[in-house]
Amino acid sequence: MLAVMARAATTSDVFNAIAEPQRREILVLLRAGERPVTEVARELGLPQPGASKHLRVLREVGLVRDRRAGRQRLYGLDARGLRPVHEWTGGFEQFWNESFDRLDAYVQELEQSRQEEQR
Amino acid sequence: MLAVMARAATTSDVFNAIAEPQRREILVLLRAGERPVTEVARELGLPQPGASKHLRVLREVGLVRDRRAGRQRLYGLDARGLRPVHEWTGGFEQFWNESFDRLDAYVQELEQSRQEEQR
DNA sequence: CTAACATATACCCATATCGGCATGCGTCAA
DNA sequence: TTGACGCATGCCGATATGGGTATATGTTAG
Repeated sequence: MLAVMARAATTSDVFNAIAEPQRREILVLLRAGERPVTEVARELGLPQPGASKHLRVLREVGLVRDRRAGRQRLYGLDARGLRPVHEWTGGFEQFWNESFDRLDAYVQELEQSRQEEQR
Repeated sequence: MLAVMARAATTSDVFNAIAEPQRREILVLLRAGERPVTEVARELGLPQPGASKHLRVLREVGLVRDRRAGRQRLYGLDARGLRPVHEWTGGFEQFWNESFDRLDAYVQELEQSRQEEQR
């Protein structure tokens, strides 16, 4: 396979998995507890196949776990995979405070150069 | 425009912007300070147009800021946009601890049902 | 055994996305 | 003013993606 990968597979990366708004909604929903696909679909106003597909992606990256219960399949949260994301973003914490200052300075620079232009 | 949006535009969402590994690398790199495009490209082993494109996406979601300096264009980090991501994932913090327990229980369940099958 | 139910898949479409290459454009130096 | 430099864009190709609809698969109830 000399496949020229056009982009990273969504299915192999948590960052990609949570890039989808509906998948994030699903994760939030599942914080309240396990749910069968139909419930997820109903509560989020999704068509059932859509819900299944998103759940599959989430399952493949390990953010969700499924358990058979009769003829239902209960999906439950496994949030451990979110930890790396939290930590990665956390690595910028000192910067988003600092950024305010820098931005202020930046805005002032702009302001200043704008005034200079007007002279 | 009856455009049937196939997926959320990468350019309008921080979650999507950081879904790209190389863009994450760029952000990390920029923690060390402002850099011109060429530098970013060189340090990450990217072709210049590629670097420019990624930087553009990052700029459009506000994670990066650019400043002209002579014939160079310096890109600098503006990490504030990462805060929501950090907070969103933080909303699962209690779960990724709890998850260990649940997973243990789950694994045991599996173990048990497997044994029952073998009888 | 069979019908009803719960889910997952297979397809198809439209579009988004990334990478590579060539080229346009603005800025500075000589 | 002109050439070199730094960067952005345009275009193309291959592929991934999300949504919709129909259908296959598996499970339980009767």
